[in-house]
Parts: sequence; C-alpha cells; structure tokens
Amino acid sequence: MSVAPSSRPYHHGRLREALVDAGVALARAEGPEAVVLRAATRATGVSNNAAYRHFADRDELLRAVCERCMSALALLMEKRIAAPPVDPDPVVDAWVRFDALGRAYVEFATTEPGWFRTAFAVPRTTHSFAPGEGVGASGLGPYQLLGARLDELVEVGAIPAERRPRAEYAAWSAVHGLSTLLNDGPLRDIPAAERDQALRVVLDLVARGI
Amino acid sequence: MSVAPSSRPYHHGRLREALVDAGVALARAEGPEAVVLRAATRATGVSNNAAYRHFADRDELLRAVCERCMSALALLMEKRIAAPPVDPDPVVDAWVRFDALGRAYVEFATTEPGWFRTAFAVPRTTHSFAPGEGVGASGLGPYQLLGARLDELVEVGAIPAERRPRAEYAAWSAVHGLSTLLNDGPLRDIPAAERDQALRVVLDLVARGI
DNA sequence: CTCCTGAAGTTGACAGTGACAACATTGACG
DNA sequence: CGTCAATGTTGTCACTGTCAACTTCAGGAG
Repeated sequence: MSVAPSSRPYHHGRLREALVDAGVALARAEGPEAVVLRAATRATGVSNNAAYRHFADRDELLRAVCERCMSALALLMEKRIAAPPVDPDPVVDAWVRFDALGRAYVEFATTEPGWFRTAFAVPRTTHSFAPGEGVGASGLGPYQLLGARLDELVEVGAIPAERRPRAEYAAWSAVHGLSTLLNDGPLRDIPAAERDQALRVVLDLVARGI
Repeated sequence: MSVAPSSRPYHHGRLREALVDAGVALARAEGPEAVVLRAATRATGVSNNAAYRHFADRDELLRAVCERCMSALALLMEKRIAAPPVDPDPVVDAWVRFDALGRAYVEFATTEPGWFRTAFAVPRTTHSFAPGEGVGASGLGPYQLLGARLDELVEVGAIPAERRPRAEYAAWSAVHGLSTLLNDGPLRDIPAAERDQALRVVLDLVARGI
C-alpha cells in the first residue's frame, strides 16, 4: 500500500541509467580502468550480475560511459564558445571563438582528467560513436564543433579557403596531443605556470599555421 | 657433471631480462594492459611468483617494459634522421631532418601501435623516466632529439631565435596528438590514404607555425 | 671437505574481477 | 486468477595480483 516499501524493491526501475551514472562517477575519479562491473553494481545496491540484463559485457557498459564523457567534453566546448566577448570585427571574433574552443578542450582535459581519458578509451570492439552519440546540446560532437569554427574562419576571410580541407586534423591533433601529454604523458608533472605557457605555445602554433 | 642438465636449472640466470623481454613481446601484440605478470612468467617457463624476486609488483615490470618501448621509439627516430638525403642548402637540410623526425614518430605509432601505447603508459606511481632511460643509441630520448632539431633550425636561420623557447611543446603536441588519434582515438579506422593526408596536414601546420 | 646462509624459484592460498548457468521474483496482460 | 517474460540473485569458474611459507642451490667460513 505504501508507495515506497521499506526494503529496496526487487525491480530497480532504471538500473541501466543508474549503472551508467555509477560508471561515470568511477571514471571521473579514477579513469576508464576503474569502470568495473562489480563496482558499478555495488554502488547501485544491486547484485554482481544484474548488469548483464542491460549490458552484454563490461565493454558495453564502458562504451556507454565513454559516450557520456565525450558529451561532457562537447558541452564544455559549447559553453565556452557561447560566452566569449563579442568583438565588432567578425575576423577577430572568429579567432576569439576558435581560440576559446581549443582552450576549452585543454581545460576539460586538465580539470577532468578521468573523464577525458575515458572519453577516448572506447573499447576496440566498437569503432566510434554512432551519429547522435557523444554530442553536446547542439547535437554536435567535439569534432563537428571544431569544423564549424574552421568554417567560420573561412567565411570571414580569416584563412584562405584552400587551406580549409582537413584542417580539423591539424588543429585537433595539436590540442589533443597537448592534452594527453599533460594528462598521461611526460608533461603530467610540470607546474601549473608551465602548463599555461605550453597551452599558449600550442594555440599560437595552430593560429599561425592553420 | 654434465654442463647442461636435462631439465631446466633451478636458477634461471637472467630471469629479470627474460621477463622484460616477454613483457615487451606482450606489449607489442596487445598493448600495455597485456603486460601481465603471469603471462610473462609463463612465457619464460618459470612459476607465477618468480617475478617477485626481481620486481616489487606488476607496475615495476610494466615500467621496465615502457622504458624499452620508449627506447624503441627513440631508436627509430635516430635512424630516420641519420638517413635522409642531404641537401646542399643547410636550411633545406634542417627542414628535411625536422620533417623526417615527425614522420618517424607517427610511423612508429602506426607500425607498432602496441609499443607506442606502452611507451606512454608509464604507471602513475612513477613520474617519468630517469635520465638515461628510454633513450636511443645517442643517449637522447625523443624529447631531446626534437630539441636538437629545433636548435638546428635556429642555428641555420630557418626560424627566428625568439620563437625557439618551448617550441618542443608545440611540435611534440601536434605529432603526438595525431599519433594517438590514429591509434586509440576516433581516427583509428580511417583508410591509409587518409592517414597520409592527415600526416601531411599536421606536418605542414608545424612547419608553418613553428 | 662440511656446513650454513642467503638469494632465487616454487607451492599454496586469498581476494577481486568478468562471465556463464540456473534459479527466484514480480509486474503486466490475458 | 494464471501465465510468462523481463529483471534480479545465487553459485560457480577461470584468471589476475599478491602474500606467506617452503625448497633448491651456489658460494664462502670453518
């Protein structure tokens, strides 16, 4: 009769979502290796194997967690390019937003290292995110958000059109490389001031070379 | 009496080296996660726990394997800059070697993905390689090899001296980012021709922006 | 030569993990 | 009211890292 029985109901109701939530929390604290079935079920107050009703195996749970992390990255990028001070000159404005996008990427990597590593730890069995997965509020993923900025740079005449094709590869590589070197790699222990310098140098490279 | 007893001698003789060799083989085939104590001891024909006489724990073995992988990267980079056709113009020559270094880095990542991932999978407990570790024949690591190329670019006047400080961060990030995106990341399934285009675009970015 | 000591390797055990099979519960639908 | 399929549980197995206790063996003290 009571709406909420004293003990947990046998059927959880939204176990799948709850497990992904738990996985996201694990990933945030410890990275993708910590996304472990038993830890997720334990955190959800459910038995070891309950997860197998919703995920074929650990990789399938991890994949869902990775997608959430990629979305978190896209969301921060969207947020940071929505805000920046608008300049009367459209060329300056396009550069400011482009710069802000790169900063957002590295900001995410350094402030949420566990999520960042997880976003790119998609199990090898699954190739990449399907369309509509790992996206932000606009429905675009990090790669598409970058493409939109590059398109704008061409539109306002900030860069010549013939340099547009595949420019994503170049900009993305530079910013992604810095992020991983700072996160997992040999740069993980440099002081904060040096990090800022590294970010500046990398963004300068991209702006000058794109 | 006989020099070589029929069954394996109780004392292996060079077990530590043999275990690292086994770990390197595992890393090559499957990446750092596959560097597993029991697999290494099994491959060496020795019991589970024999490794604990030479390594405090799995991380210590993995660290030794990572160092070997980093050395392999350094060795390929050395090899590729030793060979390139020498141009009479020292400026052209410096650019050719610089370009060859970047290509070698990405070549290593794509031809030996397991080793590449392992080289940067140094356990979090150890911060980075001590001096003299992870180096090539010249005694320099990948980072130092890059620095030497940048120094040369300045010396021959190919780039102004005021752009030299921290230029490693920029060049390294671009090439490392491409390597990881091609290896683990969303670019891992693009066709070979597209890979080449991506490499060209990234190297152009670095050459123009450095 | 004998004996002993410590380094190197082995055996046995335990906890944590992913995964499978068989069983229990429950809500929805006839 | 009865059935059944979805959902959750229990039991079990293989594999891993790690610890403790045991065994083998090489080399030096006497």
